[in-house]
Amino acid sequence: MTRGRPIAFSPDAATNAAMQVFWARGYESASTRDLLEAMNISRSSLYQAFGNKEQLFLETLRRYRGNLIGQLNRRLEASPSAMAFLEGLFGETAREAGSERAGLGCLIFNSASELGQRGDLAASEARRSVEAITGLFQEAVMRAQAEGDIAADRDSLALATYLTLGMAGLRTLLKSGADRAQVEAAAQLLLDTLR
Amino acid sequence: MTRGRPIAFSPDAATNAAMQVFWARGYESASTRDLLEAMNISRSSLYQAFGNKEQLFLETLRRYRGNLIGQLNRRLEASPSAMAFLEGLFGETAREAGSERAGLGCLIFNSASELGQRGDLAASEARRSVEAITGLFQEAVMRAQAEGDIAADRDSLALATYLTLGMAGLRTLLKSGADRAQVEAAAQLLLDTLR
DNA sequence: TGATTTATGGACTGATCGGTACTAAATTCC
DNA sequence: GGAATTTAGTACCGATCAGTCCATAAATCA
Repeated sequence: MTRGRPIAFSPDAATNAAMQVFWARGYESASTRDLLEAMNISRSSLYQAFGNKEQLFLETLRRYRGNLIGQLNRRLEASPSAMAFLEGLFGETAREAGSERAGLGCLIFNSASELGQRGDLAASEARRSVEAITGLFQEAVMRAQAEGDIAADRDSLALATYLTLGMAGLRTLLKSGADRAQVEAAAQLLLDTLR
Repeated sequence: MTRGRPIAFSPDAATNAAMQVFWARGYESASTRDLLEAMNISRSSLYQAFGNKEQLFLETLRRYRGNLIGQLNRRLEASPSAMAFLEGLFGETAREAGSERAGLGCLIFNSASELGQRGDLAASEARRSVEAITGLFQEAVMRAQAEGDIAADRDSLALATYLTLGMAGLRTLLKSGADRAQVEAAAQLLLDTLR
């Protein structure tokens, strides 16, 4: 049996709460006070359980990545076609234009933009997360090629990088409050390239 | 004649120095000490000449936008064709991959990403700057249509929004340290859509 | 029950934040 | 040469930053 006073909070729920804070405010602007309040734990518990702010951030970013990639993978598998999956994903994202959700962006692209040029762990974790998105897109592209929706002789990695670029750009447009109709039209143009 | 002690620094040069700081570090992470050191002026001079940190940022962002749009306009005018201008612009940007310059990104897209969802002046100035980029792209698209490189019946604003999305995504890819060959291939795919 | 172990609450730390206040310096006008 | 005016230097302000420390609480084990 484990000895000592038992932990009084769910590390899982606390990590999720921290994720929301980093997502909405960014890494540097998220203060430890913001985090403590959202996680509803004491300062000593945070440092005891997570080490420090950077490690907590790494934990939340890895979880976000795991959640996102897992969810997208399931959705891809459940889709009638990989092309339908991509159309659904980009279409839905574009339709967020003007909503409160649009302002949040994606934690991965937010982090890549904020931390990209730093040489630390957080930066490389952001990089890996972007690569994970490209990896998922490549799977989708290859399946779309197998299904005959994309020509088999096209470079799947180049197309996947193009889709990552597209999603990152889409997220930036949404953050800058772009008009919904224009964003939807631009997303449509993005997907037309695949055909 | 103006009375009193004359200013001992060039507001122009100081603004440029501040721009570099905001560009490299972002708005929130750029401390007034960073700014003072780069601008090589005293604290009182900063507040006397620029008001406060936010106003200084607005000044630098407006200048960056003016410089960028002006330079791109001149380059567009000097280009043999609008399509060649776009190809040159996206090609050159993609070729930055891996360089130190790539980590900096673009002050406008950096600001849109960092400040997008805030409701203040800085956020709306970032928004206007993104719109200015779209405006420039629309001019290029319309000229390319007049020159027969883009079908005249296509929606120039939608294409321009698509190009803004593309440049924003390209900048994010560069920041995340993406492989140069892949970035170049993705940029090529972006431009293929126009034809 | 009492020794041991772990978690919690929160006071505290030194550093840094953006911004202000006040004095000294440098100029023009009379 | 003052008087007036503007800039420059810097000490200082309260607030906040990430992180530490320590007394206390809550559990297990003997």
